[in-house]
Amino acid sequence: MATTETRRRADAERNIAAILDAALVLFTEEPQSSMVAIARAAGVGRVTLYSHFPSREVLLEAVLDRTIAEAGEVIKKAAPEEGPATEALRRLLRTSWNVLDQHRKLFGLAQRELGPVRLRQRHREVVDHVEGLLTRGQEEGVIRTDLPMNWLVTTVYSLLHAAAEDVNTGQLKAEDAAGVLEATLLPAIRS
Amino acid sequence: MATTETRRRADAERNIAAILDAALVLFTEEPQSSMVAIARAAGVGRVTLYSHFPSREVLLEAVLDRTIAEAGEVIKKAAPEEGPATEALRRLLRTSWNVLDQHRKLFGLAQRELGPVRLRQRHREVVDHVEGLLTRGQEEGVIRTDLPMNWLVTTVYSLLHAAAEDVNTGQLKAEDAAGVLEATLLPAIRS
DNA sequence: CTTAAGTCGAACATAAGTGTTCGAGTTAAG
DNA sequence: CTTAACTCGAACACTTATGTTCGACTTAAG
Repeated sequence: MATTETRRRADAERNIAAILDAALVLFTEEPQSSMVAIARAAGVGRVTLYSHFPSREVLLEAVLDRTIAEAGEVIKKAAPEEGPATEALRRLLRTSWNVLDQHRKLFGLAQRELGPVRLRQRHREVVDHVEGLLTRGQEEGVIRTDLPMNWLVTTVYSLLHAAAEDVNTGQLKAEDAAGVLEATLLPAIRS
Repeated sequence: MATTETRRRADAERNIAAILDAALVLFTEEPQSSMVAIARAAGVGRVTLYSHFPSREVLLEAVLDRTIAEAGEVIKKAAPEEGPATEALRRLLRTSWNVLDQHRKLFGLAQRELGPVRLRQRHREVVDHVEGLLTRGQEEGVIRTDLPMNWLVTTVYSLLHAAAEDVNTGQLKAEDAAGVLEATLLPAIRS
C-alpha cells in the first residue's frame, strides 16, 4: 500500500507525513490557515509543500482521506456491531469522540471549500457506522423512535463536537469528556 | 434613540437597514462573505457601504450589536424568570431558537475575526439569561446538578445550533424545530 | 426650488494568498 | 562516490479582498 508508484526517498516520506500532521492540526483549529502557515508548521519550505501537494484542494483532500481512514480504524476497533447497542455506543464514544470530531470539522471545511458533494461517499462510510448502531439500538428497543434518525445522528455529532470544543478551550478536562458526553447524550436519545 | 447625532436622511436610514439585514444573512450563512458580496446583496454600491461602515470590523460589530439587542428583546418576551423553570425553558426554546442561533454564529465569527475578547461583555448578557434559567431550574430540582453548569449551557446552545442547521439545510422543517429540540434537550439536562 | 445629504461607478493603492519557475545546495540510496 | 531525488529561498504572475478618492448624478428636506 505504501509503495504504489515510483519509490519515494525517505526524507520525502517524512516530510509528507509532517505536512499532513501539521495540516490536520491547522485545518481543524483554524480552517482558513494558509499554505504558508502549514508549510511553516510542518517545518518545510513552501516549494516542498507544493511539490507534494500541488494545490490547497489536493492537500485538503489528502488530509480528509487520511482522517476518514483513521476514523474507520478507530471505529472498527470499538466494534459497534457487537454486544448490546447501548454498550457499543458507550465504547464508541469513549474511544472515538476525538477522531469523530476531527472528521466532522474537516468534512465541514471540505464542504465549504470544495463545493457540496465530492467526498460524500467516503464520508458516508463513517456516518453510517453511527447510524447503523443507532438503528440497531432502535430494534433492541433502547433507542427512541419518535424522532427522525437523521436528527439522532445530528445530536450525536453535535454533542461530540461540543465536548471536543470545550476540551480544547480548556473548559473541560480531556479525561472527563467521554463521561460527560455519555451522561448527556444517552438520556437524550434513549427511549 | 433614533436621532442621536446629526439627523440622517431617510434613504440613508433605509440603506443602513438593508445593509445590516444583508450582512446578517451573509455572515451567518457564509462567514467569509466579502464586502462586495454584502453590498450587492443589500442592493447598494460599495462606496455607500463603506460610507456607513468604514470597515468590515465596524460592520461586523454593528451586526453583532443589533443581533444581541434583538436577542435580548426576544428573550425578555419569553419571560425566562416567570413560572416553573421547565416551562420557561420551553417558552424560550420555542420563541428564541432562531435568534439564539444567529447570535451564536455571529459571536463565533466575531471571536475569530476581531480577536478573542472585545464583545464578551455584551455576549454575557445573552448567555446569562440561559444560565440563570438553568440555575433556577436546579434550585427547583428539575435540572440535573451532576454536570458543570458550563456544560449544560453548551449543551443547550449546541443542540439549538444543530436544529437551526438542520432547518436551513432542509433536513428539518422549521415548524418542527422547536418540538424536536425540546424533545431532545429536556431529557438531556433534567434531573 | 434650492441645497445639503446621499449615492455610485471608476480608478487607485495596498495587502495577502495561490501557484510556478529557476537554480543552487543537500541528502538518501545504490 | 556518484547520481538522482529532494529541498528551499527568491522572484514572478495572478487573483481577490480591503479601503480610499474623485467627480458626477440623484434625492430628500426645508
